[in-house]
Order: sequence, then C-alpha cells, then structure tokens
Amino acid sequence: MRPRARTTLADVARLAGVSAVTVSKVLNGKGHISPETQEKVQRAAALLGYVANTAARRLRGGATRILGMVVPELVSPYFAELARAAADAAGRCGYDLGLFTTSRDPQRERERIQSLLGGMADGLLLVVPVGASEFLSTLEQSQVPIVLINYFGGATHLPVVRGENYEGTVALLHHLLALGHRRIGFIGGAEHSGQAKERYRAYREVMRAAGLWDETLVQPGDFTRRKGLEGARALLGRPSPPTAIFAGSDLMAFGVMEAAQERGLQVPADISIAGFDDSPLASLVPPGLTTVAHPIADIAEAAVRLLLEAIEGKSVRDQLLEFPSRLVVRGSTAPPKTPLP
Amino acid sequence: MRPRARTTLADVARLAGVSAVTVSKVLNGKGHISPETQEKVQRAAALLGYVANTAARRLRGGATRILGMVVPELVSPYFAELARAAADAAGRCGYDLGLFTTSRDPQRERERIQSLLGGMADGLLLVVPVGASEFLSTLEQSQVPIVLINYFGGATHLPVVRGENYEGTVALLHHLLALGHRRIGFIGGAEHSGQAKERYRAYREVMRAAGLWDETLVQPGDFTRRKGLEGARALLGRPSPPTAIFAGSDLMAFGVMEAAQERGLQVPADISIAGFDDSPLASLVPPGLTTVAHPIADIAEAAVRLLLEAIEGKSVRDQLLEFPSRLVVRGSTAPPKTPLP
DNA sequence: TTTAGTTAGGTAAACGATAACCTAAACACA
DNA sequence: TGTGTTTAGGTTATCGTTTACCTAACTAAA
Repeated sequence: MRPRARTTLADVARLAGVSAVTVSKVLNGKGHISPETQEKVQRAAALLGYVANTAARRLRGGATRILGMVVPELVSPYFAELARAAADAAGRCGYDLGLFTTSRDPQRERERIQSLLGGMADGLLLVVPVGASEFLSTLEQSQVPIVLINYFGGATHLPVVRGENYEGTVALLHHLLALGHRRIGFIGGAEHSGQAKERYRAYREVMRAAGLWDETLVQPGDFTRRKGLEGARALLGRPSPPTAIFAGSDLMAFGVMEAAQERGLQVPADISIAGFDDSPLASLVPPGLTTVAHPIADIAEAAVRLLLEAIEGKSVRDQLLEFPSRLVVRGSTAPPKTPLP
Repeated sequence: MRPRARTTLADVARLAGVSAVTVSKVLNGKGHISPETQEKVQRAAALLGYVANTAARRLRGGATRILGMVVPELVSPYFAELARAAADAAGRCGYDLGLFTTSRDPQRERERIQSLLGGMADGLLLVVPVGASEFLSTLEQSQVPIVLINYFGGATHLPVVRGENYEGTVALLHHLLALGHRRIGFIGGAEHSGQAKERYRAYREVMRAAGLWDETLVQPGDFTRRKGLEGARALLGRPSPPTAIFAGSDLMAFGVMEAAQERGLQVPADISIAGFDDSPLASLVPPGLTTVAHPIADIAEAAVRLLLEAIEGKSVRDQLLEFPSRLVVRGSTAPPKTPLP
C-alpha cells in the first residue's frame, strides 16, 4: 500500500463530521461557527496534522504568507545580511521569506521572476540590476506587490528602498584627502550594479573637484576579492603608485590588502586602504578596514514593511526610501608617507 | 481600468485559435501536435509573455522545477556556501532553489516544512537538528522527496548526505599532538548540531586515548565569534592555560584569536589556534587559520543529485553518502613555547 | 473493403482551498 | 402572529493546469 496522500480539508471535514467549507472557516476564523463545532474541527485538524496546501490556497487567490526575495548571490556577506534582516522582519510579521538567487541568463531570469509572481509568494522583494528598465514596466502591471531594493536605474513607479552610496563615498574620499592623499586609486564594482555606478560617480566627481582626476587610477572590478587583488596589483605596479586605494566593496579591499602584502607594503604605513559595506570582516582583519557602513537592517526592514503595506492594499506607487550610509574609520587609513608636495 | 490579470493558458489558446489543452501539450512537448499548430501556439505564448502559474501546476500534481532548501541561517559562510553550491547544482539541472531559514520555534518550524512539502517544491533539502527524530518519521511518509543534509541524529530511512567530522577532527588533533601540545582547549558547537556533537566526540576520544582528558579544558559554544571569544577568555584566564585551542568552527576560532590579542599573545608563537570549516576567511586572516575543510561542494552536489533521482522516482531509501573532510594546516599552529615535559 | 493503428486535437474531470451564495432555524420586536 | 435579523453551516463555482479519455480523419496492412 502506497503512502497515504497528504491530509486535505476533506479529510479533516470527514473526521469532524462537517463540510470542508466549515473546516476552512474555522481554521481561518471567518464565518459564524459555533464554539462546539470549532472545537471539534480544531481537534480533528490537530489529530491529522493538517496543514493547508500552499498551492491550492494561492491558486484560489488567497495569501500564502510567503514573501519572495531575489538576490544576485548569497556568498557575499552583504546579501547574506540583507536576506537575514529581511527574513527576520518578515518573521516578526508572521511571514516566511523564500530566497532565490539571480540566474546568469537574463531571459531565464525574467521567466523566473514572472513565475514567482503568481506562483506562490504574496509579494516580492527584488534586488535587480540597472539594465532591467523595460522589464520593470512589465512588473509594474503585475498584481503581485513588488518592492525594489537598492535600485538606481531608470524611472519606475515601483516602490524603491535603498541605501545611500554617493554621500558615503564622498565622506570616505574627503577623509582620505584630509589625511593628505593625492593619488587615490579606485577599483569599481560589478558592471550592472547601480550601487557600483553611484560609488564611481562620487569618486569621479570628488577627484575632479579636487583637481586630482586621473583615469589611469581607475580599475574595473566586480565586488570579488580576486578582482580587488588584480586591480591592486595593476595599480601598485605603476611607476608612481597611489598612496591610497578605495575599493568599491570590502571584499575587494581585502584583495587589495593581499596585493599590498605581496609587495611587502605595510597597511596603513605604506598604503591606505578603504572599502565599502562594513562587512563583519572589516573589523576583524587587522588593522581594521576603513569603510562605509551601509544601512542593511534599515533597508531590509523598510522594504518588508513597504511590501506588507502593499499587500494590505495600500498604494506604494512611486515611493522612494533612501537610508544614509556612514563612514567608519579604522586602522587601514593613515596619512601618506611622503609629505604633501 | 484595473491591471489585466496574468496571461493564462486560455488567453494563449484564444489567440492561437486552439484549446487550452493543446497549448499545454505544445508547451510541455507532450501529445501529438502538428508542427504548424506548435508554431502558432509558440508564437502566441511568446507574444503574450505567457508563464505557467506555479501554484496551478503544482496543485495538479505537476512539477514546479523548484527545490526547497531549509537551512538554520545564512550569515555563517558555511550555510551561505552550501546554499550557493546547491543552487548551482540545481541550476545546472534546470531547477531553481528556494531557500528558507529555520524558524526559532520548533512547532512553527514543522508547520513550515509541512507547508513547503506539498506547497510548491518538487523536493526538499533539509538541514535539520538532531532532536527531530520523531518529526522525521512524519516526513518519511511524505510523497514529496526529501534529502537530509549533515544529519547525525537517530535512525531514519530518509536519504542523508553529509560531510565527515570525526576523522577530520582526529587528524587535526593529531597534528596538534605531533607539534607537542598537551593542554588543548576545546570550544564546542551549537547545542543541537549533530556535527558539533561529532567533533566533540572525536576530541574527547582522542584526548582520552592520549591520556590528556581534562574536562575543564572544554567550553560550550554555538559557532559564533562571540562565543569563541568568551570561551577563549575563560580558557586563557586559567592558572595553567592551554597551549592550543581547537574551536568547533572557524568563526569561533576568530573569536579565540581576538581573545589571544586581548592578552597580548602572539599566534602561533604563544598559542596555537585551530578551527573547523575552512571558511573563505580562514586563509585571509593572518597568520592563516589551521582548520578542517568540509566538502561543502560535494555535499551540495550529491544532495541535489540524490533529490533529483528521488523526484524521478528512483528509490533512495536508506541511502547514506558521507564525504571526507581534510586537514588544512596554516600559520596559526606551531609547536608550543615550553618544550615537552 | 475491412480492420487496426496512428495522428491531431478536443472534452471532461481533478488537484485543494475558499468566496459567494443559499437555506433553515432561532430570535427579536411590533 | 407576522416580519425582519442573526446565526450556523452547507452548496456551488472557481482559480489555472494537466491527465485521462474520446473522436474523427487518415494511413497501412490483410
């Protein structure tokens, strides 16, 4: 005999001697059901270990109490923290968070999101790349509520929650300039990341304003340690290497530290290094990484709150919440060895 | 006018001038449909941007090509890596991975898993605590395929894929003993973790066999850096502190390093420190952490493979796959200062 | 020509939960 | 006593997809 199928409403109804609809009403607290019947039904449901079928509930248009979240990846501490914070916030409101990572293929990616859309989640938190604007107009028409996280791309009516990048970068660079640095190298972030673009924009403008702009001090990056290492090797191999390097993420900054070590450079005596994100490692790796703290918890919490509001039917159209970032100075930055010219 | 509802099979059918069933057949490559009709249907589906409704498909008993995965948390690099590897493996097989984190409340946890069960996933990868054995017998009866990851609890017929812990710990301790250490402190892992139990078991047996067992050298832990710090403070504050500390996870080992730093101890000159997991940080934090590498990629890949086999109908009952761990010696371990007595 | 098999596609039913509607009884009030 | 209102719970239909089954036409073999 094959394993019995999962308990359904009908099973509970049979055991309790009522109709399936009555069971549904009791379990959802709707309609008028006498206390005795409620009791009976509750008992039967507990006995059978009844749990509502998410697919059926969703199909009928009901809530699944699941929020979907799509992130590019999970290995970088940034997204791991973001996901954790969002899961916490959702949990506090009685929701579960289902996490999906972006697929490399954009076409496939869209199908996945569309599939998630009506699939099972009551709402979606999306960390999307900037290049998706025409896709976003499709999403805007969706009945499933959506909140974009850290979106810096083209105009959209979808609600956006993000952390600030520009001002944080400016503060960091002013810190380096105030220390006396004049040749400040930059290693960029991932190509399609709006945040990376913001950081680069700030770098360029600050350096231009200071009359220090030098395109050869800029290296491409992708937020990984490896790229930080490679970029730093290139920068440090120049005839007149920079006295400070600002990496677009902490992970890349750690790669820069490795490159410094390779060349026998002391941090911060021989070279100052700064990152972005304030990942948990930043305080751990000696001498402590100067970086910009991104308000991950605020972002996640606000995004969940906004999404729940949307699910409850409130209009969140065109809402934009931006949280400030904060300069965190640690041991990896100091005045350059050579005094100012 | 409110936003039009999502495109359904019926919409595509209307546009293509066929029945909904025919559309379904074309899109799933079943039944006998003429090339011309197929062409027509494909075109209509593409035009409308049709994507099947996951809930409906699942309800009907069809596949969603989604695997569910439940992990205790995401912030520790171990689970982040495990999830990434599983998502990769699933992706290569045309499946998506939906990730859920364990809720703190065990009762709620079970409901969640049950809910996921028939809810939407074609199969489930579960990282469960040891104390769940009676719950597992419920899961065994489920029609939805399940694979347990890193399970070391009571007997079950569910397939299990795990990394080896005992031998790896033995190898690590033999390494420390061979260096000349005699007082080796231990900081344990999370209470309900089967892996933590295995590591502790190995520690106890090796130390007993060497005639070095001393219960006061054991500190409780929970895999977090904070607990590593606290445990190490306690151990280093003893009249005769250990010359080496083995922490049940890399994260805790970093906490131990902090504690050493607090007391002005040099690693490895004054104290040897070892961890477990070989997290990405292990090679990064100077002087490099001696640790045991867990075969995360192998585990994830095998678990996904096994789950897909189960989904295809093969029997995986009672299967157990265990992958070996590997000692990784780095700079944090060296002979103790005081020569052997 | 008859029979059997194949091809193309349609119809009906089912998955499980729930919203909308309905019935019947009980109750209140004039 | 008659009329409206509330209460308790059942009936029906529906969400979108897929499986099982059916029909009709065409083809091939006997």
